[in-house]
Amino acid sequence: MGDAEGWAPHPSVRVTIDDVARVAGVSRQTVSRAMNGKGEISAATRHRVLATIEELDYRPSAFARGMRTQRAGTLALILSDIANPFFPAVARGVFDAAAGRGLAVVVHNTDADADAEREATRSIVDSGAAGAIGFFEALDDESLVALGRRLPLVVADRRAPGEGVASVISDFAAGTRAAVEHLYAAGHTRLGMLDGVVGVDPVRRQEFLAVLTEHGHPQPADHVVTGPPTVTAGAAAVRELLARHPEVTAVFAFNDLLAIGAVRALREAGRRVPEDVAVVGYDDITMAALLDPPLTTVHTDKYELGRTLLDVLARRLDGHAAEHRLLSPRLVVRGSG
Amino acid sequence: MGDAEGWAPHPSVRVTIDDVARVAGVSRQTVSRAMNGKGEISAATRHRVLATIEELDYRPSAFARGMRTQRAGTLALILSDIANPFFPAVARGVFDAAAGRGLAVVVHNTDADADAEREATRSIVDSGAAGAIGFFEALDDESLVALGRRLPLVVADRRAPGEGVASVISDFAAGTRAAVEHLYAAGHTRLGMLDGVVGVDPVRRQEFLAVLTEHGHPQPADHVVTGPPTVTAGAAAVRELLARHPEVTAVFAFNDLLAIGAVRALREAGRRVPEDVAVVGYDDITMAALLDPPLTTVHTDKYELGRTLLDVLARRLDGHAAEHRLLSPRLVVRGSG
DNA sequence: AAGGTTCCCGTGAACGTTATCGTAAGGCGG
DNA sequence: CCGCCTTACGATAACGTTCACGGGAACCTT
Repeated sequence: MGDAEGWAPHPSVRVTIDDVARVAGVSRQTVSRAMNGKGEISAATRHRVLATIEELDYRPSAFARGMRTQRAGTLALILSDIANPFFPAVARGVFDAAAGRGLAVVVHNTDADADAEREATRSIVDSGAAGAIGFFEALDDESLVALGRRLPLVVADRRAPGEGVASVISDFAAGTRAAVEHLYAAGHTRLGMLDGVVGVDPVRRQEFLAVLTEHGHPQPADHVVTGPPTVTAGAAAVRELLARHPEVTAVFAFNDLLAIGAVRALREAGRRVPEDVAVVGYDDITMAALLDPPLTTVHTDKYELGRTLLDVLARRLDGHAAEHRLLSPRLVVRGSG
Repeated sequence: MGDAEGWAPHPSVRVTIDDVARVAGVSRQTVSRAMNGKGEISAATRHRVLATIEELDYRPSAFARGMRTQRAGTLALILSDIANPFFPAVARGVFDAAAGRGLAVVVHNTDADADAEREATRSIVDSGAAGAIGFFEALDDESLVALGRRLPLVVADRRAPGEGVASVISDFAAGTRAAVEHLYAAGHTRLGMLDGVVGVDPVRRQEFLAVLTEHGHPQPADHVVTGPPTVTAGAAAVRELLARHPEVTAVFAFNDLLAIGAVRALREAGRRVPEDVAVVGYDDITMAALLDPPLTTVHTDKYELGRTLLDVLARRLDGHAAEHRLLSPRLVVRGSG
């Protein structure tokens, strides 16, 4: 029948550091030393203490420890939308690497909203997280530097906002260049782009326009249509693009979701892909290879990104300076363009 | 140049409950009362204290609070693989509902491994989480009941393991029945199934066999091929199935990933889908509708599942008895079968 | 052999909050 | 006007860990 009187934890007795000390015949400070490897302690007593810890199944209180150290064994992962297929793969990499170091990961979903991102940072600081990994898409650099002063911080796919903040970035310029050059090599001269919402990462758009200019095809800004990074937005964006410039024969998209929406909308509009209009996406999410036609896209190793993010954070936790790493994407040519 | 001497937090002074008490001209106990709404306090002083809290931007220490209450403002979400497209949508629902209640969510990725699930439960108990939501696929009922005695627990897509543990389950029997009956209605009589790894949830397989029996087609167990829930495993499984039973004209899969792999392998084997072999999946992950042919599948509202899980957990936290909810899926007929 | 080092280890205090108990002030019936 | 109950608040004591000291024993050093 359950307990209608509310949930009451069982009265289980907690085994504390003092219990271990008593059984091992030492002081609690010595137990602390044995656990944390700090301070001087003889190998003999350390082993003895560790044995009693095992024996009593002693588990230090995260609260009490955090109270002294002001730091928990947990870290934060900030991202805009876990339902966006790009992020789960990254998160998986972070989780796996974190588990290897005994760290728990709390995930904050922000929808790329500035207030949500700010609230997440507050929550993280309050929680005393050991560190944070963030895909910040709306917050200003100043706030990030401030956060970086409170705890080790690594920003992902965003240039380092200032001193002390590490970063791991996929080389969007190189990836974009590879994609657009590929379209030119295939004979296309009228290109359009479906960009993500104008935010802190204008690299793809900038590089797209730069390559166009190099090929002697400077195009007005309205060859770039903007929308949120979703399939439906991609469909709408490509319709908008075709309405403005029916002569376009190739489309480069900010990410695969936009590209997928574009392919669908193009077909509904009676254009064949890739015969009439070529489409190239970005990210190479899992479904890209499974579609018909399979999507030509810029592959980024998302799992590796996740692992790298945690690696950089871990090194920072270990006292190293803030690093900045660049990951290289590669174009994967499939059927769509 | 960064701080090579290791990461040192800024010396920022923390504003404590005593600071608030002093400024407001009350004792810290009164401040505590004003915050938590417990104990007797006059409306006037409560407002005064709350105002000072706001003014000083006081944020109670989660560690100190947890030390007293043995409970943190965080909850755990245990799942097997965040990279499996089924889970991100659920997670999103959990996150959104949790954010509405000011709870942080720490995610544990287990790969459906018993040891990993056990380790996750240990971590959760140690962290003093307020509650937990879990897709447990390997852990025994006894362990779950034990966990449920330490904190409010809701199991997902698994029958309640015992007293005190809440559950939210998608009605797999109904969904499976709808799918298989649909295949019969389309004229198929030789059916095979691609099952997930044999684990704690045999419902889909059982119901599949039950429907077959009702139609007078009891089939030997080797019409069911088992594999992990991935695309590649689906391809391998359907090849195995065809090797055993070339006469099969319809395949029901444990989930969409298996179904997608099956479709690809069938085509590579020269069979048309759905003309030669019909394929029906389960879950209706996002990509199901985008494939060619679009996948016929059993739709479950994953986001709603996430929200419901958190709702049930929250009610448990508020002192209600453990609930058990059943969510109804619905068949979505598309091109694959 | 006396004094200085080094190596271990223990003692007391502090981190910031909530639970328990105590108590003063006010209201009310007698 | 006195005892009693209620209401509102304060004082004290934990919760379990680590940090800053300090001290004793063993080992050198001269």
